[in-house]
Parts: sequence; C-alpha cells; structure tokens
Amino acid sequence: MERLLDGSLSEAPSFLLARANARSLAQGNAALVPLKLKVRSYAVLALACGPERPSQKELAQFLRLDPSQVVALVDDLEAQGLVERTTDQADRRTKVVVATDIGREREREARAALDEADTIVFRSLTAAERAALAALLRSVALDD
Amino acid sequence: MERLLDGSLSEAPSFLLARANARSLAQGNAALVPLKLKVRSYAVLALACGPERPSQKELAQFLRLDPSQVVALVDDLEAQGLVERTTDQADRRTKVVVATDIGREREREARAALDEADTIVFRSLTAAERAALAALLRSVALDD
DNA sequence: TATTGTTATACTCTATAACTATA
DNA sequence: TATAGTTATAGAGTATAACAATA
Repeated sequence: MERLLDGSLSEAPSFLLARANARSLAQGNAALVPLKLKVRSYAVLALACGPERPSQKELAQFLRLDPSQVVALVDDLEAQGLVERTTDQADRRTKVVVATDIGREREREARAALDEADTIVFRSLTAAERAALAALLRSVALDD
Repeated sequence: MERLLDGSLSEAPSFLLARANARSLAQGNAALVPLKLKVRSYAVLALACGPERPSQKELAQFLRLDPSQVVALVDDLEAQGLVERTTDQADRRTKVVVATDIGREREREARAALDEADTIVFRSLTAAERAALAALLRSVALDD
C-alpha cells in the first residue's frame, strides 16, 4: 500500500510536521484519558501550576487560543477542582488561574503520562536526535 | 507577556510540535486560499497527480483520514474539475482518483504557494537545519 | 471609550454507524 | 461474508460577534 510514500508529498516539511503532530496528539490524548485531561487542558493546568499566576488573557495569547476557548478549558478544570479563578485585585476585570493542591498532583501524574507517550512517539530517535528536534522545533514554534 | 515562556511546557517536544504545526497549517491554508484549496485537499490533489493512481482507500490510509472524509475531499476537487474518479476495471468497487490537466496545473501553482509559505514558517532555520528537521520529522512521522 | 471575561452561534473537522454495490 | 465507497449524523475544535463588569 505504501507505494504512495515515494511521492513528493513525503518530502514537504509541512506535511511531515502535520503527520508527526497528529501522532503526538493522538498518543498524548490517549495517555491523558485516565486523568480526565486532554493535551489542551493539560497545557492550561501546567501553566496554572507555575509561579507566573497567568490570567486568562495571558493563557489565550501564549496558547494561541481564543479567550472564549480558554473559558471552556478553565471551566472544565475548575469543575474538577484542579484550578481556581481568583480576581486580580489590581485590575478586577482580570482573573488569575492558579492550580489547587489536587491540580498540582494531577499535573505531575499527567506529565509522567505524557513523558511516557513521548517515548513512544519519538522512539525512532536517539536522545541526541530528540534534543536536536526539540531545538529546531523551538526555533520554528516560538519565532514571532 | 511572554513570561510564560520559561515554564516547562516550552520544553515539551509535543507542545513545540503542536505549535510549529499550527503555524505551518495556518500559513499553508492562507497561501492556498486564492487557489481554492486547503492543505488537506492539496494533499489529495498532489497524490492524484502522481503516477501511482491511488484509490480512495489508499488515500485514506496514507493520509490517515476516514474514508468518508476522502469522499468529501474528492467531491470538492471533482466539482472544481481538478480530479476525476474512474472505476478500477479489475475491481469495480474501487475508484481511482486521477488529476485532470487543469488539476495538474493547479497543483503546480499550489506547490509554489506552499513553498513560499514554508520559507516564512521556517525562516529562522538555515537550509541545513531545515533539511535536518525534515529528516527527523520523517523518522517520527513515518514510523509505524 | 477600551479591555477582560463570558455567552451564543456557526462553521469546520473528525469519528461512527448504516447503507450500496461489488467481490 | 467481506470490502470500497457513500451518506447521515453527532461530537470536537475553532472563529466571530455581542454582552457585562471594570478600567
């Protein structure tokens, strides 16, 4: 079947990027099912666990999501008791999203699950190649 | 705002992959708007231009799409006169998708547009780095 | 008047199952 | 009975506009 592999499509970086990402996303979401998270909601939870105390606005900008999507993600995490919304006293329009203790514990479990998923997705690469890939991707991903 | 960049999320390969892909997909689709194509439909068109004469089943497997999605993509391309469905005489259940002359011309234009989009997406990389990225991604993307 | 978060809506994408015609 | 393609449908994901509270 894979005679189509010879085509020029298989050389287009954007095609390879899309396919690698599809694998990574599928593995990641599958690994997070038992933790009632998805890759999207994990990203919000992970940021809420950091010391930066991000607002929803900042989450939307950093994750390149529409603010209305962040609402839905935070709603879900809050309903699970993993994060809390606290209104910033300096500007009472903005709501800061912080993880609860349960949220921090869940985040650790999720990170471990995602690490395991990554070992599957990137199993064909050596550790050095994996680091090189991360560096190249960082350059592409964070280039504004 | 980008103080969130310090977080551990920014080091997760799957996060970087997702973000790089989002950029690539957005740029690619934007570049294809004038040609009435999307990255998805371009992939089908490109394969229909090759000498392999793929069936819809093969397209679905190679592109990791559900057969019903391939139907919709081929419908769109066919409505534009870019591809034709011909029933395989050896097995009259299977339909082979081949590009028309107009389709081949459109594919060339689309490839040029996507190449240009890629120069933007991957502008932070040297040619050698770009090749290295493609090789690493190929390993990840095509590893079954 | 502008901004943060929210709600509502619609549009695309994706996944599933049932149907047809062929084998 | 099984397979290729098709149709229908529902669920995610995504984008947009309008609204409330605050600045």
